[in-house]
Amino acid sequence: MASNRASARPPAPAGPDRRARRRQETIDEILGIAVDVMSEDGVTGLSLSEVARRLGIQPPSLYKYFPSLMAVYDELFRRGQIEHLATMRAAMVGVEPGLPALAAALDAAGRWALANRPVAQLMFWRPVPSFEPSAESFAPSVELVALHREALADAVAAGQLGAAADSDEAVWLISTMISGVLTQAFANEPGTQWGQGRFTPLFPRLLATLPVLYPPHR
Amino acid sequence: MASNRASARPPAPAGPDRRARRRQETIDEILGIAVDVMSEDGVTGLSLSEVARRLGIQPPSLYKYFPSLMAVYDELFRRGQIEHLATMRAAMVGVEPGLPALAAALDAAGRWALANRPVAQLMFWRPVPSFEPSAESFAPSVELVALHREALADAVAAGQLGAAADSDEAVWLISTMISGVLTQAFANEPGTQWGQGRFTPLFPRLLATLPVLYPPHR
DNA sequence: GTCTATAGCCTGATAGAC
DNA sequence: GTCTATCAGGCTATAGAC
Repeated sequence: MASNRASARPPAPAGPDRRARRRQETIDEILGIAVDVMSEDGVTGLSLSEVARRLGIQPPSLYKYFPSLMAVYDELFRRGQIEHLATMRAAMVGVEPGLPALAAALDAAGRWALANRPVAQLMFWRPVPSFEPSAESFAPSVELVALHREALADAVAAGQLGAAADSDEAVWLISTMISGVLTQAFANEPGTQWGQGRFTPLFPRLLATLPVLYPPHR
Repeated sequence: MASNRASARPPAPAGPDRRARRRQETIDEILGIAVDVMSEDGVTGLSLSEVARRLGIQPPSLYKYFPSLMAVYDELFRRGQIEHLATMRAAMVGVEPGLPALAAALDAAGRWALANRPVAQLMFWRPVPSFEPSAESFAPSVELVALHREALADAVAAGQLGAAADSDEAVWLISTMISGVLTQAFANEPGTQWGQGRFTPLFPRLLATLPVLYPPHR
């Protein structure tokens, strides 16, 4: 290992790294507070002034981190998409491909949505008409569809579902099921956990109708 | 028929009636504009100032008709509930009781929701955290549940569904199905008609799984 | 029932000093 | 990267004249 002078201590200035890390922490803090505000005042109730107030800084300072309110929404949307997708993927690891993996992924998605209500609403309910996610932030949703399609194809290959289930239509159907459950839970039972309340326990039963909607050959 | 002087012309002042009718027209006009504003700016984007602007009056004048913004929300909610319920009832008239009547009612409910998007969102999605409907405005929703229960009981009696379908749980399941379809349509395909787009055609197929979820004895 | 005037908030965003 | 000061609005709601 070649080493120059003072190889024992970290690379010379070390300032930029620290500064960048501190900046990232502040950004994370802003987004965390933004989620809190949305939880209390609704997704459309987010205001930069309120975030600044809770962070103990003046509103103009926020503009060093985000160029606008919509940029905050967009970053929340972007991170939400990534996290949501990663959560589903992680839930499928080691689970039998096909319907079991699909069920595990959707179960995880439901838990994630309940645990991240305002972000999920921002992502899938679109309550802010003036907010349009950027192409980059929207990108993971394409992968989400692909994930569903793969699981459905596996289920067809395994003889769990009929060939018609390997389709975009089946993806729409599944997303309709989960959004129905979540909509009802959000509107009528805010604060419930997945598996609790009147609505979330209905999801597995809805999902169990898939082999009826797409009957395998035998 | 006893008649006093001048019995040929309508009852003496006749002013109060006209005035009351004119007042009702103004109220209806205000509510109509409120719906327009919500359609464009979201349910939470409703503002009395904007309504006044479109009506061509000054904002303070609105307070002669509604004591507050929340009172406008509440009246929209109240009328929405009544109209929604009446629409479903009307759709059931002359239809075979049981599943066919239920399907007709839900079909009408879906059409109504798409044609009255912002009001439906106000009623069933609860996007305004600071708005709580008054007990009176909320009342029709009790009748709505009763309507569902009756249709389900008829379906059980007719042997179309198993006994377990005569339950609140089945009502929750049905409402979950329709809210899923509407949520997806509102978020992803604003402006589509019932029966069009990717999501609303899925509803009949979801509903058709009811006999699988609640299988009749034979 | 309409208006003007106004109180008393709130907001997003920018300029420019330090 | 923080601040103060400020712009340029927005809003709900009330008081009080006509």
